[in-house]
Amino acid sequence: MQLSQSEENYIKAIYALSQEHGKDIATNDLAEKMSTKASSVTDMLKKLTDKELLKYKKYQGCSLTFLGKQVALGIVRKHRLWEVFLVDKLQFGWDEVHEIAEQLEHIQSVQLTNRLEEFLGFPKVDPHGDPIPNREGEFAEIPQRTVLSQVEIGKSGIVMGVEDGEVSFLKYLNKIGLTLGITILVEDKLDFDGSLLISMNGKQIQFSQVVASKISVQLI
Amino acid sequence: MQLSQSEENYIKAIYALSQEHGKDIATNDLAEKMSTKASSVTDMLKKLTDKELLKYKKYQGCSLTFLGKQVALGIVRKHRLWEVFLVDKLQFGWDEVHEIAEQLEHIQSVQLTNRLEEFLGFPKVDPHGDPIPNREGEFAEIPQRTVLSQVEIGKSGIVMGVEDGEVSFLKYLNKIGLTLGITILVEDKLDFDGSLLISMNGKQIQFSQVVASKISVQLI
DNA sequence: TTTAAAATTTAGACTTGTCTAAAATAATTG
DNA sequence: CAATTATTTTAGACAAGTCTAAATTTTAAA
Repeated sequence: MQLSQSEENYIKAIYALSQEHGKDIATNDLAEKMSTKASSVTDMLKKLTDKELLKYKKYQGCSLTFLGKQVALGIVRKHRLWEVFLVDKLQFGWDEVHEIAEQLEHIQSVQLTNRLEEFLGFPKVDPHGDPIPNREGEFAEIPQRTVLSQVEIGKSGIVMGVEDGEVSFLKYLNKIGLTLGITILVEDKLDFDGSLLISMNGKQIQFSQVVASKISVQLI
Repeated sequence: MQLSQSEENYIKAIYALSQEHGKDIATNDLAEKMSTKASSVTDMLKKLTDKELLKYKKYQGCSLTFLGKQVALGIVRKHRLWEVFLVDKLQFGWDEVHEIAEQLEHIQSVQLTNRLEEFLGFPKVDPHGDPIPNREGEFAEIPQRTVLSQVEIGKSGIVMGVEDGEVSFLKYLNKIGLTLGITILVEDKLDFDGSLLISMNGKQIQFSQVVASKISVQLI
């Protein structure tokens, strides 16, 4: 099925929101995610419903069909493979690749995607630690992860993922030297604002609730 | 300047036609190249004129401005670099890359293009022998080439380029074993249909005028 | 449970890029 | 050089994707 870039972006956004919220996605939430107006979303939902990519009941929100999910996974797959290419082969920083990958994810050629995957050595995660679906849209088994903000005081974890998409956040992580694979110890939590006192690489740093919720670790 | 893919394709087509015909490009010629109607072309010419990418006088055809030429060279540069990537790194055949490169050439990121060029080792020509403009839009000095159909009987040449874009033609070249770099001897020409009797790799082959005009060689 | 507020959809309009049909201009030919 | 033909442009329409403003439906509150 031939989809426009706009249609693909809607599918991707619905997929992303489904991962977060589960259940049906509200028109307004989608409008915000897409930086557009609710009325535009409604129009597009009708079109994608006609193409059997999603289920949609007036006023009730929408959710992807199996087909829609496969399409979404195909786009996510391309996005993440290109990010690996940009970082591993072209020496981009992880804070620089999201925008370029947003364009590359719309290139249409299954063969290209598969050969790229092979060229990159079948990576399992992208530079932010997000898993890469295989050709069938399946994710590899990945060890259990915990959001840093949920880690108990006194426990440690290895950083396995950080949220992609916001350049300023990733630049901040660069600045403080946080990379995938380093170990973080949660020394203290401040209940009233949810911020964390952590130590990593020997230094102590304070993370706000917002930052701590964008980092995921594997407990050790 | 932010251009749509459609606008970029027009610029590229005008550039290509200018290389062939020189002088002003006729609306109809452009329409044929773009597989569209003359009226659509007229509309677009007005828009691109407003953007100062081309000069256009009603009924007189159009030609690129300096700015338009720079834009065209930027697109050509990306197209050819991606073709090199696909062939050298992802093992595609030269007959398979044109269509994919048509998509990749619209990816917008100067940094990406420049890093790709570096990753590929600053190639001077694409897999079909077409020269790749540098960051400033300049072509490297390239030895004089002759179209095979113009080579005199008894003379030989090294294949330096073949026309890109038609899959069936490139597949044919694959089949007969013609690659860049091989030597061709023109043994005879048939005046009445312009076809050539040549020998390469020890075998004799007959080339029609059409084929012979799509292969360029460096005389030896 | 009736009403007010919030969310969503519809209606109509605009932009981009395209089309067809008709009008205007240029080129060719007798 | 006048008439026919070919080329090009204009006028009006359409599809995709978006918008604003108005209408509708749902949700929350009194």
